[in-house]
Amino acid sequence: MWAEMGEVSRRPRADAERNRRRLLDAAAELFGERGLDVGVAEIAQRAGVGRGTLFRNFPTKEDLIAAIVVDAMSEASMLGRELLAAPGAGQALFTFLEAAADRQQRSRALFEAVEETFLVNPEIRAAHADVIDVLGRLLVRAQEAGEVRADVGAFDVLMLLKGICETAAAFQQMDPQISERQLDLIRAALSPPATPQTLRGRSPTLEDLERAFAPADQSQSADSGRATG
Amino acid sequence: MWAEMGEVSRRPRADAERNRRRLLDAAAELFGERGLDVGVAEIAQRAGVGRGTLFRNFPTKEDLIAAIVVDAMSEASMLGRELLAAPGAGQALFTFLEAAADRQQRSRALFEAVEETFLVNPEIRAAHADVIDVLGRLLVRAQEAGEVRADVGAFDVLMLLKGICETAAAFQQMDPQISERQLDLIRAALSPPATPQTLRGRSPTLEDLERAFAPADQSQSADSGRATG
DNA sequence: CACAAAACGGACCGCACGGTCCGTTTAGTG
DNA sequence: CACTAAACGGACCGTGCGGTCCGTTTTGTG
Repeated sequence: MWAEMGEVSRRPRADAERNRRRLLDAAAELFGERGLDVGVAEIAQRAGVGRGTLFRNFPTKEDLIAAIVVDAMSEASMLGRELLAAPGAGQALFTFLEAAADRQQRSRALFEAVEETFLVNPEIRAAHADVIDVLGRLLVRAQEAGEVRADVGAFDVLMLLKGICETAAAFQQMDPQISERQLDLIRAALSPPATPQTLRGRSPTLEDLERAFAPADQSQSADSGRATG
Repeated sequence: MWAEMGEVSRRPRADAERNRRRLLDAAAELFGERGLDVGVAEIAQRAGVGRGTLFRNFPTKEDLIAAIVVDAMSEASMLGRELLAAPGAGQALFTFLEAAADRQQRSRALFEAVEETFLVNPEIRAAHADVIDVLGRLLVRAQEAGEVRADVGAFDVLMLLKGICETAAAFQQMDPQISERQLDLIRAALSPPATPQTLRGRSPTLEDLERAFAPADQSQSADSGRATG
């Protein structure tokens, strides 16, 4: 795996690999605890390395963020795909959401990162689109089973979830049940309404998001047709 | 009103008053658009004054924030109190929430401010407690009318609302209906459940919040007994 | 064991931001 | 209209952050 074509890039030294791991762990921890604007100094310190080492592994703070965020999002996508095969369409969806809320410290950082670097970083964009895609499938499946109201989209769910992740972060330390409670509220919101009742407007799509974040032009989008339910 | 005891503090000059207004307006606008970390330079520029003028009116950036936040919160409390007298307990509650969501640009800044300066600034704390109080009353009234499920508290609602305000901010520019849609979802979440169904845990109270934000000690709390319904 | 390549880490740089200071302008009064 | 107290605003300062550089230490190989 270390063989690039032409030049041979040797396997990194043992200490290098170890330090890289430590940095990723420390950063994930701190970003989860206090958001994306913890300083690189503190990250390096918690990892037990110097600042220089941090910047050799990740040329930019944003690169470090991206590494963590993409990793966490991939994890989420994989869990989602597993749940797609599990029985109980509605339960699968809520298990997915519960997992996200559990990792709420991490999740908050994800939301932050998406907001800040979404358009800039193609890796994050792709990973994000993947999560949306899987969430959309889980949602559709639950809707077809009649366990979730038919008029919500993936972004609706994501927004509710974001509310949990951001708010619960402040309370989590004192009441670990808080996100479960909020999750129950989401469940209630998504349940098919007893009395007919509709939502105004429509659920945003990935394209909507890109358009909203685009400053002026930005005609081509790498992967089109990945809309939300 | 300009007469302080002892020394006579004269009414401020006309231009001073005008500039103060302009600063407040500009800051409210910018904080709403891009959050609390817009620079003072930009605020002064949009207000059409120099940075020095800003700092004479508000010795600290936090003072400026507090002035805006307290103002907006008082407005909300007043609206809430009016609605408490209006017919239609459930509708009154949702009208209140809709108003908050409408001012979503402003509201987002409020949530941010509470998170950052809650413990530090007594004025913000008081105004915040007032909002919680009014929201709690609106909620109880709606619950007694059977229009809202009995097991939610003011903070539950606030958290859902926060989700709207923060997320919608990104989309608002492209789809102004987005917060209405989310509001409908909140409505669904708060509706009395068709099939019996309970929420895990309990709704946090103001005291919980203070405890959560307190670093270590912090025994006395200025106004006790202002719990949430 | 020796030695070169690679990784280490802290000193250093530039920038941006909150906050201060003071020479200049302006509002208001007799 | 003159004169003073107040308000004005931009030049200036200190701090903290992301990012760079380079002398020192470590790894692992012949």
